Amino acid sequence: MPTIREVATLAGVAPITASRVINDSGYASEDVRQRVKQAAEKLNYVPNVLARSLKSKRTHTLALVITDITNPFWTTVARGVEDAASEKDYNVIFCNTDESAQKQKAYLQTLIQKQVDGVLLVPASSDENPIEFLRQQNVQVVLLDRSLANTEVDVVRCDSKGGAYQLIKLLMKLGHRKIAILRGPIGVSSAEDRMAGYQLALQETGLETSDQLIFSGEFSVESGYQMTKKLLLMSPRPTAMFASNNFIAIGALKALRDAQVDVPGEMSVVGFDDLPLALVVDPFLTVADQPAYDMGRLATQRLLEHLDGKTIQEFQETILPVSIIERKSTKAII
Amino acid sequence: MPTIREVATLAGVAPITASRVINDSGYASEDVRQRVKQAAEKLNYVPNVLARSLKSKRTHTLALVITDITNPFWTTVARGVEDAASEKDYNVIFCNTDESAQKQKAYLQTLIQKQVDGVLLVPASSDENPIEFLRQQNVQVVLLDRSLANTEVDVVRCDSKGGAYQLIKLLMKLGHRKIAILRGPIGVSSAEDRMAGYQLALQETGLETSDQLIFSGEFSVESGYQMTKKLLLMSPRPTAMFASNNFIAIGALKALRDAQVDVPGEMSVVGFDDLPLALVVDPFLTVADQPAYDMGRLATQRLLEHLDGKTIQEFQETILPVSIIERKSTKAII
DNA sequence: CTGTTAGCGCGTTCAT
DNA sequence: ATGAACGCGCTAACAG
Repeated sequence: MPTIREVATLAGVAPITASRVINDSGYASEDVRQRVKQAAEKLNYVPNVLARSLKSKRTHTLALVITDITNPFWTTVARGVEDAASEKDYNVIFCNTDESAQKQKAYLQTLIQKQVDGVLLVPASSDENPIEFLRQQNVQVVLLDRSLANTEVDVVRCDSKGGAYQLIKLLMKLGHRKIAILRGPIGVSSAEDRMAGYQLALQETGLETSDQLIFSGEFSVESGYQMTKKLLLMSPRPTAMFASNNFIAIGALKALRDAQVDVPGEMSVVGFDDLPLALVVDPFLTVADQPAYDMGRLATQRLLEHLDGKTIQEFQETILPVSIIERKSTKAII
Repeated sequence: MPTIREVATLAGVAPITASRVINDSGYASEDVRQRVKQAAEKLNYVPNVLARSLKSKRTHTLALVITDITNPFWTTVARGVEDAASEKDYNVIFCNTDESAQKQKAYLQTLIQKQVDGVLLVPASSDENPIEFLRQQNVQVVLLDRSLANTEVDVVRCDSKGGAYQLIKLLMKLGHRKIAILRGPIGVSSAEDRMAGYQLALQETGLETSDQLIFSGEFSVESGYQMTKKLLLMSPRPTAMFASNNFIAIGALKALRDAQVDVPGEMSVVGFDDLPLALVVDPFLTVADQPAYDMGRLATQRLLEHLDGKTIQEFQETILPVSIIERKSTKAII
């Protein structure tokens, strides 16, 4: 791997001159320009940006710290992030925390050491505050999907409360009165917001929000399955249920199928997060669909603005609207 | 962001001594050890690995260059890669080429500049040879999923030919004789291999392999949809079809549903690549399932072996077996 | 227009 | 057991 010094020697100039030609900075005679370019070509010269970064303090690398790339929601977000980053010549390191605060801490530590310019973070549920940690090291952060209590920081997320509210309203309009919720982890803002939307809709109608109708679990298929099994033991059963993320919804539908409960005949089901159309032959579930791709893009653009010092407002919470898509998993009560 | 020099000053020692304590290399008295550690703690010192990399020529960063993270097959591969990398304290930059040779070239260029230690590459269909380009710059490569003609390089891929062969054999055992293939892009080895498996199975049975039964397209939902629409114009129609990747299969099933062709009643369908169980409530399609996660893991481990100089054999092609999962999209001919 | 000097932060080499 | 000097590859700042 040749260095700029070797290129310079071959071209018969000083290293800095070669640098100027290669980076198109500063003056250089046409003659020198040609010689340097030829030398670089001949040696297959590739600049070592590490050395440059050491001076410039910029690596043009971002990090995306999510819970699990395997969830199509995050996959889509990731694609939005990578596209937006790549347009501005940034690369993205991706990390899966699996909701573990320890993993998150370890990743952030490494990322700081690697001098990433900024981090897009889906904070793992925990009491620790990762923001201060990053700020101390001058690493910019934008939160994705979830906000963090008592923390001033940019957030790009969707309207979880509003989405949940609308879904429950829709169920009520269909005549449902006994509506269960399969909620996500305690302490995760998106899960809390969906819960709040659920409660608001019920309260507005003067319905009691029984604790029996609230099931707590993880954002996972297995958890959705287990919660639904418990729910099905109730008597009388709820006539409708709200799965507060895509994996929970899939677990729920599996449990319902296994128990031979007809959807929507015996149970109406609504979910949060749509599955990408590319993955489903015949979309069935009524959902609140989040603009995952745009979320990734916007958050990245916001982060890059910070890096360019273009930010006008210090901290900003961007809340993206959610679309209710009514399909075949909901039915009016007779 | 404090440097090691500041830590040293605060501890009242020379930078190199602080370095020794922090990296646990070389001697240091217990007294000095304590003082340095306290100073580092107090200043929230985080080593700048860029500077270290500049000397060591190792960044502990890999790159994953795939076509599209949005395809659950690649998502799963990516997760395998990240897990394996993370275990050995490597980070992963991910890149989407969308099968574009240009994007691929641009990414590789940047990755080389960033001095990544190695690249996991799904070569975009093209005549260019990216391997030599990387080798010139001393960047290790392992190919994923696809091999490259006339190129000596490590490859970790699945048994596409064998999988296709088995799927077609299965269809023939069910009595099908007129079997169409929706093949992937020309020049992509996995697509070619599946095509070869298809042809082998037909030839073995002495069936003619009519060109009319071969449809060429991209690995996309839209392409699968279009090919199927064409296929359905045939008269008499094939009784079975083979979709050579997951997206093509989904497009095909959508087209069949839109044309109200019952599967498997009027058409048996087999596909390559399963959808993760977490994404499907009621698995329906008969497929050849590739161990995507393991593929990612293995390829990464192989790459890391190269980096550690532990590699015994120079070049190695690892071919992972595929599992045929028979479900409800296939039916015997009466 | 071109070159010299110096330093980014760290760790290897050699000395003390 | 500790430190000084030097260089990794590149590019500002300052000559000339």
